Amino acid sequence: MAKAKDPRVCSVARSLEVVGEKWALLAVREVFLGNRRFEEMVRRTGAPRDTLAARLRSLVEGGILERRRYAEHPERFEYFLTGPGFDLYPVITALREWGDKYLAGPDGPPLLVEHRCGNRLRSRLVCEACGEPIGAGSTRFPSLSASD
Amino acid sequence: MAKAKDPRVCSVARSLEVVGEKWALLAVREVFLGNRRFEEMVRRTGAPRDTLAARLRSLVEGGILERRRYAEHPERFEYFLTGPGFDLYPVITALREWGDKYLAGPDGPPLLVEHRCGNRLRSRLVCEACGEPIGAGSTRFPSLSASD
DNA sequence: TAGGGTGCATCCAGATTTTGGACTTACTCG
DNA sequence: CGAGTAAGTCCAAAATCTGGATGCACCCTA
Repeated sequence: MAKAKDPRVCSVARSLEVVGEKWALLAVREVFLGNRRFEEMVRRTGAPRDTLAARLRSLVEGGILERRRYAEHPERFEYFLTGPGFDLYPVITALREWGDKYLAGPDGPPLLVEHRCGNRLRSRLVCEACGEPIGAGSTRFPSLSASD
Repeated sequence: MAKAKDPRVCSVARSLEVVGEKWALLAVREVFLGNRRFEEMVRRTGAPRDTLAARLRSLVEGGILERRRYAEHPERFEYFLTGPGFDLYPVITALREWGDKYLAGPDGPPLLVEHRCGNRLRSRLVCEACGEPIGAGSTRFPSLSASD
């Protein structure tokens, strides 16, 4: 069965439709770091202005960012994280940690992150129910048949 | 200072250079789900063949996947996760959970994931050092100056 | 041994995106 | 007055993505 094209219905795929593009996620990163303005984002992400403008539009449309006017006349805008945008924190953190681990140069991770507790941040994914760590081996997909 | 273009040196950006593309991450997802062959990945991701072929090449080159021959003569290959590839699990999980939360249709999350403990998987990010949850508000960037 | 199916890959041409630089507009500052 | 800033937009060239067709080397079955 399942002969022809049959793309998986999947939350990963859906998420990637909204934030699965380099400049989109880097824009979100900037907002997390406190840079809310277009010019600053261009500078710190390195994105082409057109591309960044398009991404910001679609992030606003997708409900990840909110665009607020902070000046009239020359109309000027800032971007803020919405609730859903805020919840992208684990995605960004996971990507940062992966990069810290596998792509750091000899100088080590380029951006130091410190947890409230005072230690350098290293994160772990745990199950909300039982508190045990989650890894690729500790999860099952009960709805998947063998051919999936 | 920091007048002109000055893209941030950043692990998030570096990670996105390697896996920051929809089809790349969906290919990795398929391998996590146990689908290791090209044809199957085309089918389940919906990616164009050429694009998927290019992504697989770059994932192999980037050390995320390993390409192993499983048949000679008609040479046939399978893709396996390397160590670094395996460590992308938190990235995929974070994306899936975000999608489950914000993009699920009326039927709820399309793919059920169950933790070893028997509960439906909901993950939480905690600090390895102190065990407390990590959120956008609980981390600091000691190396960042005000203008960053 | 012909016919049909599978699996990986490549070629192509057209459509879409991305890119960087120049430009616009309306201020503010010195 | 001239320079600078901010948030874009405009543009044309370059790069990339896309889907369909094609090739190839098997395997299986009748």
